Amino acid sequence: MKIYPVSEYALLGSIINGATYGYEIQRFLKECLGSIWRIPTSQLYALLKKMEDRGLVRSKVELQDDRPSKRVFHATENGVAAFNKWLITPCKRVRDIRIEFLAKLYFIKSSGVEGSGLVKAQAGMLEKTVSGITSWINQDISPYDRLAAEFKLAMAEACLNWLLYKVPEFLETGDAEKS
Amino acid sequence: MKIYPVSEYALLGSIINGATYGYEIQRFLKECLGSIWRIPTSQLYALLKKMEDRGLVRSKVELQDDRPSKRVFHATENGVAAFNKWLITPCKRVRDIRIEFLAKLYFIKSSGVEGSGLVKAQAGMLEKTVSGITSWINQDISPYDRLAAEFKLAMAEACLNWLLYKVPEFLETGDAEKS
DNA sequence: AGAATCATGTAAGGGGTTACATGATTCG
DNA sequence: CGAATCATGTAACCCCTTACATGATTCT
Repeated sequence: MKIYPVSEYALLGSIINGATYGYEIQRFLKECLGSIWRIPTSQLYALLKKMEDRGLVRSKVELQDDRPSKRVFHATENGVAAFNKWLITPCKRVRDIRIEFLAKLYFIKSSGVEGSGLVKAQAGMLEKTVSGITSWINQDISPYDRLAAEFKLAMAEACLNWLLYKVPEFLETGDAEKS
Repeated sequence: MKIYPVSEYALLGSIINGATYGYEIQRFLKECLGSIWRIPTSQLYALLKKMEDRGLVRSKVELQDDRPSKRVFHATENGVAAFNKWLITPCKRVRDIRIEFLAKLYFIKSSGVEGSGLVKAQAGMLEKTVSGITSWINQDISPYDRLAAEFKLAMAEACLNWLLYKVPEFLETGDAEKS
């Protein structure tokens, strides 16, 4: 299955979670994922259009008496399938944890899906990264390559630590809403 | 002074360090910064052109008897000034450490410039980040915002730790060449 | 009456990736 | 003779950012 940019999954997730049109999706994302990711209005509408071209969502314009008319979206079967697959797939690169993995966690929590599979898979990826870098460091490399490798190692280990200690704690708490 | 993309500083640094034309610059970057950053050929030539438009470098074509002619670059005064300023300026965001800060370190080491100023400044930035996140965490925020903040905190702390323990060690060693 | 909210977009540009294109020389 | 190296690019596309554009309604 094709891989889309993270932003599209975030929009898709918002729509699946009940946001129906541009303005509402944006409000939803700001409230829920605002601390990790912001989408400008211009990009929002451009992405929604692209997602419709890709068959992830469909839309129709809905007239309103008292307010501007709005374009209402719903996810297609393809869209739902792509989203669900994305949701349980770990990120490939350490640097994708910051936004993409955190976004997955949000949607996992809010939809009540079991998250331990994703956490385990993501931990596996990070452990593989750690051991790869470790064996690289043990070779005869330049001081600069070593410094760079030590940086990557430090990041991967810190991620792993957070993943194993903070994430399960989060997944076990009652809800994901603002207190 | 205007801020340019990291890639341009890397090319500028290569030119200042003695690489004179596209192909040579690419080879230099691959050998030296290959472990943190790769530039495709197409982007290389596009960037060199853009840098010439911006007045950071100037070039002329040099004919060769036995080989294809090459376009030889040299940094302008503006270019050198921009590079030197960049070199001692810490990165603004934690995520820029991975490539941009490591690139600065390479050039600092290879040119024999004192690096402790940059390290101190970068540590200051990271400490500010850490204390900002810490005070944010201590407020009444949602579990999700807390999880995200804890992630950022873990990254910033790991960076800081690497910066204070591994980087000075690197700067003190003899050279930056492959062993 | 003016500010915020509701609701939608377009246009231009920046930086990067992928794929394509060319042609000589040197090495095995 | 074919592969690697030397040397230069173009074209198309992707995602994102910044700026601009419009117009009604509701709240203070």
